[in-house]
Amino acid sequence: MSLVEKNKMNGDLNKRLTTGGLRLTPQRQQVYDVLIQKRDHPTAEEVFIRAKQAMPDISMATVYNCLDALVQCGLVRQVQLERGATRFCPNMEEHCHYYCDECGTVFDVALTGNSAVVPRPKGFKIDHYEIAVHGLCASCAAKRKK
Amino acid sequence: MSLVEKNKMNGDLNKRLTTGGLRLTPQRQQVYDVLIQKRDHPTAEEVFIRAKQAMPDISMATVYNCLDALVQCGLVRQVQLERGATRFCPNMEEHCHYYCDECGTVFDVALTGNSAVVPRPKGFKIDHYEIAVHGLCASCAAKRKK
DNA sequence: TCCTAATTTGGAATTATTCTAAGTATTGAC
DNA sequence: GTCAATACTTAGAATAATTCCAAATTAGGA
Repeated sequence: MSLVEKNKMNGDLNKRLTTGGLRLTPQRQQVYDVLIQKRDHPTAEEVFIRAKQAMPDISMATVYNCLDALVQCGLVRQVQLERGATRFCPNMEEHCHYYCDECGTVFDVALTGNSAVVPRPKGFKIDHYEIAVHGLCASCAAKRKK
Repeated sequence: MSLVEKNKMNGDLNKRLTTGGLRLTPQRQQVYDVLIQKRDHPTAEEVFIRAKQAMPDISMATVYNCLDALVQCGLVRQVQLERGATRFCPNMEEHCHYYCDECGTVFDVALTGNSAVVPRPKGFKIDHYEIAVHGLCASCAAKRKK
């Protein structure tokens, strides 16, 4: 990412956070950077490990706090694909998650115009929705056939 | 449920399980009954508590084993809506889950013909998908307005 | 009936997440 | 810039959810 882009991103980050009474701290920036740099839907644990490389004193509690803050202000989404650890995804476009039940890989697929319209039950105020598609990724499906 | 229906259900249960080398045991039947009797998307813990009423000696490990067996043979689906406990749902029709972020209520809405078509990325072999809609239920949304 | 494999059990172990209390940093008012 | 108020970070303890384990039991097929 260019410096210009990065500065713009930080401005956005700051604006988003402060609107909700939250603050932009070096740790939150770092956690967000980690998510942006490698969009492989890491768990909190993985974010922690990656963030420590640049910021060795960051703690697990802070990673959770940062992730929660980012989720709260709409910069990151929380993704629950299996029993166990929650994953985090900085892609805020409408998309669904494809999860390989064999190897655990996750990837995003954008939702285009006519796909995936969820019903709008009366009275329910929709905030957002998550679509998780389970199955076998191309590579694991190929292996199975052998 | 009538006795006839129940017997039919058990036959189905048995067939489904045995096809995958699994067995129909009293515990699995009990766990399945619990799910059918109150379809409020209970957690494993809640299933455990309810199952104990009819079968006091059932253990938590068995509840997990039963739930996993039922999920594996396609009679129950696992639902991940938030951080924390997994929920279980015996409704195998295509539907999505509406989750109230305020009070935690969950309800199903059937997917009708034109709604929710997920993309089919090349090579990925889809097994099933889960749609979780987050927001405020009618009652909580109304309270908020006040 | 006998054998084999699947299942159940209680408890220990592990993993994921939350809580707590004390110190530190940031913000806005003056 | 100083000060008070509030938000944030930290390490570690505590809790919650799930998995693992080894021994005893049960179910299904020959």
